[in-house]
Amino acid sequence: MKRTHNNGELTISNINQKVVLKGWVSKKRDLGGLVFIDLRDRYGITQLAFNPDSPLYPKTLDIKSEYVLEVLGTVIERASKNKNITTGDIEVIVDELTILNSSKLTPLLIQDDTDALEDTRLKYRYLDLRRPVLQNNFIVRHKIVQAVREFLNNEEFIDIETPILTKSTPEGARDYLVPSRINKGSFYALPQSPQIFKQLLMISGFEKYYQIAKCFRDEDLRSDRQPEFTQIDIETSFMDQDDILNVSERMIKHVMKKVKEIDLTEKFPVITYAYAMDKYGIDKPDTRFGMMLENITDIASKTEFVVFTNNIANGGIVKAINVKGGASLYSRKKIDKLTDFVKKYRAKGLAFLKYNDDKLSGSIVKFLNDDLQKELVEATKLQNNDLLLIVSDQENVVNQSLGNLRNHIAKQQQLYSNDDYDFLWVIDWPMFEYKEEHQRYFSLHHPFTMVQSQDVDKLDTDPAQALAYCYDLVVQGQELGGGSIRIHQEEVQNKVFDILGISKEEQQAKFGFLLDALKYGTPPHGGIAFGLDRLVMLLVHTENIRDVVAFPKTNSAQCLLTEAPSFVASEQLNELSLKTIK
RNA sequence: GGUCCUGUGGUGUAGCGGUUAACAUGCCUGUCUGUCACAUAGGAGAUCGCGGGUUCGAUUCCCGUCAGGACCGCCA
Repeated sequence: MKRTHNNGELTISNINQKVVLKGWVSKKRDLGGLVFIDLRDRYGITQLAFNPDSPLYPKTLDIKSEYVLEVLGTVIERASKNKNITTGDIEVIVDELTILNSSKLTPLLIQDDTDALEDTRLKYRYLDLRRPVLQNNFIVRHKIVQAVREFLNNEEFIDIETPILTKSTPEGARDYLVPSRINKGSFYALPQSPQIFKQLLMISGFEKYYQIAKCFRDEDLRSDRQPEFTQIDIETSFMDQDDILNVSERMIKHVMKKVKEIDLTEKFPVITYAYAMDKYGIDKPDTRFGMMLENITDIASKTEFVVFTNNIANGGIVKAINVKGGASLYSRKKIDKLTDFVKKYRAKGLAFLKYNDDKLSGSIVKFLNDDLQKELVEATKLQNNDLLLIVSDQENVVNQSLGNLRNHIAKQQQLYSNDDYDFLWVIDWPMFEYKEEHQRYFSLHHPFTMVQSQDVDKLDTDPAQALAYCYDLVVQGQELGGGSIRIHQEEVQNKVFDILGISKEEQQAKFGFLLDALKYGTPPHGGIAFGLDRLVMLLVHTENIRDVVAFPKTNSAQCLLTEAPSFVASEQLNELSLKTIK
């Protein structure tokens, strides 16, 4: 029999129709002769009813949870309706019943609010994925991808696949390597992103490229990070930074409209990297709430507090955040917890001041004379019952610890809503950062990023001060995407490699093909990539990437379902000329 | 590489230096004609992750190990 309807669509308008339904037994309720079965498929649940005089009643005794059924029946109006589901006004009186398959007892309950732990869920992921909440996540994921494709296709972008077996690149994340059987001792690398290939496609003249691209990075996992993930990868020729921001912004708005029916009419705000670091301490600020960082180095330098003055003398800074109403909310014990929190980011301590009855109190107040107290209260806009949290250290430590503390406190106090989509652009990133421990420059974005035209000379004089045509899209404190205008001149690319300390030989070995390609009429080009997984997380309101990846890996990069990675037979290793040690 | 949390019937939790190892749910059996977390009566089901130590005695305390999770480093 062919299915006539799904389990989420029958309503009062279908009454008296003969229907064929298929699906899984979500629940059976046997009232003693009168039997109800909730039949579930990906669309919803329809209640099947068996009257006590039905000849099928004995057959229902065999039916258990997760059995697969096919039924032919008649839609009738329910005697007692269920307002909680769309099909709650009707039920199906069954005339014919086929058990298509039975099911063992499932190790986890197929319910939205299953309480099974992560390892059980991952081992039986195919059952976990039967849960309607998870199914919805993947339906949303699908809708997002369709909306993206629809938009980009309309804008004349072309979808082109790039290799998965490709070349290992220096810099960046650790590569996943794949041994070559035919070329013994050689390895492919799985792409960390299609970066170089999409630039080559611009040189080829495709002008507008996109790809929903799998990317691989062999680094440790986090709740928002998997070793393989998906990017919406875009590259264009002849477009400048403003053009790319514009088309990206329209794409995101299209997705929000199509998937969530949200009209984002305002232009996304644009802030500079320098402003983000100064006011939020972080390059991906959450702008749904205030509590911005205030630089109070000047005031701190005038205090008697040696921790401040010593740090400042050593080139450090002092910043503070004002936690509104925090004086009564944060006891000494809770502030100690916050101190532990900032210590993770290498801050040595967290000073605090409370403001009550127009007076400051707290351990460091004795180091501040009346004038300084007044100055501080004004600078940080303290009002009664506010709590001021202060970190003094080297600039990067202050920013990192206070920036994360700001997010931490906002989460604790629920200062934001997940339905508030505060998209913004962060632009004007530096080309490089100097890492003391390695005694050299590193690309902040990647080595193919174009220097801003007014800063070209700084590549020779002061690379650290050179800004890049580089941009990130940020929402709710998450980096959703990022990109740059690329270098299209060989001389500039050479110069950047030089600054990064990549030798001529290495340049030739690793990127010779790109440097060669740049010689053949490379158009000005640039692009952007969005994290698809993060976009889905944003729209289904989850903080865990495993909720939006069908078959995710555990913290230790294993798949509990397939038990990958696994050992292989020695013949397989021999074929690859590989030997494992220990 | 490091820090922290967790590991107890199928599932999720509670608990404690000596217990008949508790609760919920699921499962099984009976009763039940309007349920939708059906109700109700009964029942089965656990060498308390693994190894070692302390102790008269360890599921409980300690060490190690394995597994899961969160985080720091890392992630151009």
